[in-house]
Amino acid sequence: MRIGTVARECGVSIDTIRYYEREGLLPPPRRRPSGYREYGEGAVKQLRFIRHAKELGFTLEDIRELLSLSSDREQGVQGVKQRAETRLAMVEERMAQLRRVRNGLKQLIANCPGHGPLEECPILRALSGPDVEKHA
Amino acid sequence: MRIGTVARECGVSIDTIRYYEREGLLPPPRRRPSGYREYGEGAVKQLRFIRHAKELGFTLEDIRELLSLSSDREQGVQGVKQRAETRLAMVEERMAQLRRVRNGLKQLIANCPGHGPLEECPILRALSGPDVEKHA
DNA sequence: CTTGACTCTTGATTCAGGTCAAGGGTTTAC
DNA sequence: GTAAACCCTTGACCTGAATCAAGAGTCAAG
Repeated sequence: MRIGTVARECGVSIDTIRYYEREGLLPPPRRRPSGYREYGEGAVKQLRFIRHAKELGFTLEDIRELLSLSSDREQGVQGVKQRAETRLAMVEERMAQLRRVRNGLKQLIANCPGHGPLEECPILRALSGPDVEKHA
Repeated sequence: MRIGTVARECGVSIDTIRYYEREGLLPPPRRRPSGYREYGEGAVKQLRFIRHAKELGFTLEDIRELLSLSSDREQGVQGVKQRAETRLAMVEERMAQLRRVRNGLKQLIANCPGHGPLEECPILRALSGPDVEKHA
């Protein structure tokens, strides 16, 4: 398979594939005499791995780690599970943050009449005020 | 007040203040004969406004808009409320995304024994597999 | 008067994760 | 046999929000 086929198959761009290779996320493939990259099924699998992991919020750095763990017969499974747990914790923290932000916005919106003098706009007033105290 | 004082007062760096000025988020302040920037209370307020808005997930671009609305006697209050609503919708969408990601991770983790042969690690298998179907 | 802390400007650099362009060689279909 | 579509490399550029560096001027304390 040439690079374009792999790209279409995996839903990424050709440039992205070459970028991942440079970054060590994909092993350098065999080359044809012309210099063209020649990929097998393994590359497609690995690329899909990367894509899925990215969808789950792993960074490319994380993914490099997952990939090296996935061939580590000693620590592999444990390591992978741990990474997933760490990532889960990060996702949950981010969600909690967003919940706070959402609540803040909701309050502002609820209190705003949507008309009247600017001085009384609770959104502007809240934003201009001194430090907002944090609330869970 | 000189720039360093304002920076400390508002919890941002000096560079950030100058950056905001360049970006049109803070009006250029008066200057001393030496060229030093001289700020009043208004600047502190506005800087706090920016910081709070950033905490609520507004981009600097959004904030530029909010600031111009906040002195628009005609459309101000409505405009501000609308922006807040738009931002709220974006926050909620992002939360929904994260919920999906979280559920995916949770499932993977729940199914992983944490030991045993790599081939059976459900996390690695899931990541390598074909496209994951989306689930709410 | 000097030392250290502060400030000025301009311009470069950082981070992640790519994307794009230029200038060339290769393969495939007709 | 040629045109379209593909691929190669190198290196520059993009976004957003700053941050840093260099080199020079200013201010306050002792």
